[in-house]
Amino acid sequence: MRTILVISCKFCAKLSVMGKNLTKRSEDYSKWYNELVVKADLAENSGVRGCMVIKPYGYAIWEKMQFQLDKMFKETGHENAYFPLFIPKSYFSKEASHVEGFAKECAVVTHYRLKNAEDGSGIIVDPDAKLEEELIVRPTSETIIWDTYRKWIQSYRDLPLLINQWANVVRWEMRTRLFLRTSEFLWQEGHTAHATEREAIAEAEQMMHVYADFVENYMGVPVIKGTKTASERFAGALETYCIEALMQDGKALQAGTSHFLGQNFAKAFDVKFASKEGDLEYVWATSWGVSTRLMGALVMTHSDDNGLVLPPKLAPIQVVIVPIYKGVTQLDEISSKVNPLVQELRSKGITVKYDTRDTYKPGFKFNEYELKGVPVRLAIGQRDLENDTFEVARRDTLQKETIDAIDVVAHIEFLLADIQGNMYQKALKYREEHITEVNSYVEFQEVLERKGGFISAHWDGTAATEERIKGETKATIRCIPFVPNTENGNCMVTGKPSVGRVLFAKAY
RNA sequence: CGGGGUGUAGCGUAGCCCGGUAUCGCGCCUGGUUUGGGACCAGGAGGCCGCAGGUUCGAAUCCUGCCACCCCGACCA
Repeated sequence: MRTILVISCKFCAKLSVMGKNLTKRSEDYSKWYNELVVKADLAENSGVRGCMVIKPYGYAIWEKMQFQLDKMFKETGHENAYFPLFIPKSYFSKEASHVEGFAKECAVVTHYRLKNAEDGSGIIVDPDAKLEEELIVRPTSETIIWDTYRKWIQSYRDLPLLINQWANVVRWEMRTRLFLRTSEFLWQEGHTAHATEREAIAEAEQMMHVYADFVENYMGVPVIKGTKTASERFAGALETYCIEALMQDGKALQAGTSHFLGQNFAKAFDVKFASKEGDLEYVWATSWGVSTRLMGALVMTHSDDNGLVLPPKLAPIQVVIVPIYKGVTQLDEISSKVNPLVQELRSKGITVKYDTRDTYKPGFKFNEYELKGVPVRLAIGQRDLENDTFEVARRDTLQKETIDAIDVVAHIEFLLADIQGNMYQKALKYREEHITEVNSYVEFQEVLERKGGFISAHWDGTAATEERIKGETKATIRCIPFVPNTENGNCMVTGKPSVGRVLFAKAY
């Protein structure tokens, strides 16, 4: 937490130079985070109950994420489809534990028409246009998808059915925060049907690994793979696999989940298939999803005093070139050198912006692109023209150096790869330093209070103990690590035997 | 839904206790000088002070109701 206070104070002081007197907000990391999201031009509050406007720069990052994830889904045999936004209430209530998990947070459509009020007071909902059956705005699509799958699946030859959908969903959460928990959010949800339990479990596990691969290698955010405890499981799942990331303020963030749903939904929606042996059996199901919450993870993992830091693989602008000049003649001179470079970089698939705006000074641009997290920045002025050089700055370390023009393309390629790797290593180091093993409840509470991060401890496996710890400390079991940990021990709270350590943390 | 807070120009705010139609900074516009780390000078535009009602000669200010947003809880990807 200490680190964050330094970051936020300095960041806000910087903003106050621009007349944004935000210093009083420096006590609160989450507020700083919200300001950063707004300042870096990613998103802003829309004023519509917990919904956000994702701005072009932020959306460009999301598109890059989508593109890569979609590619990975297809490489693992999945296809995209689209299902309705509205789900009839009756569908929704077929799976008991599912409805219990979501009922409290649903937006419900009850009418289909508006009209002018007779007293002239404006537009009102037409009471005559009441729907016979209410429609639920999907909080997730299991129900409508399984209702559809029933019609699609008859034989073992129709299996496995491996489908993904890119969509928006609505969850009427009490409290919202940009990217992390908005009322409406964008996500993908995969829904698969399998002939056997084993195959479904393998699918759920595979998708957890796909997510981890993406988050670590593209976002540069290290994650811990594991399973959820029964109380943290998805409503209706038999097993929830998760990837957990650690933010710079010591709080954990669930970055993606993959669920083994057993035959719960198949039974609720009567999805049966004829097996090779001629028996009529229920299919086995999985679902898995990641959302725009990943954008929050990106911001909160890598940002520093100067703003956003984006991994090259997801940065909408990978290289920005800032000319330093006086007058049109000098700009032309610079452009004649920069334009071929831009072409060459683009031909290598690198996204370049050559910022020739003469309405802002170079210093302003430097700060602007740092705030936006552009990985590599080139500057070129008279001095460089004379020496045939470029000034190259990297966003992750803020280092600057002067490079001979002839080496600049190779150097940029090196930097993009190096920054990607360095960001991951830096986040990994922080994460490793913030996994603390404890052996007593007193120690647990002390570490949680003073240091934060993940705490590895023995737990007796009961929901009662889990609940007690949550009630007393606000920490929850983030995951039971996937890497086998069979060290025997005793629960730090009850002293009962434990077969392995689990990871606790305060979470978003 | 419980507790707390805030709504004043595009953004951030002063004024409110103690009523007299609004302060400052940033941003924006014009002109000039500038341009290697958020430029400077001069001039200018922009406000139903969240909404509705009440008290008053007069309301940003006092009273009532409503709405929105933020923070903390409960809930959650």
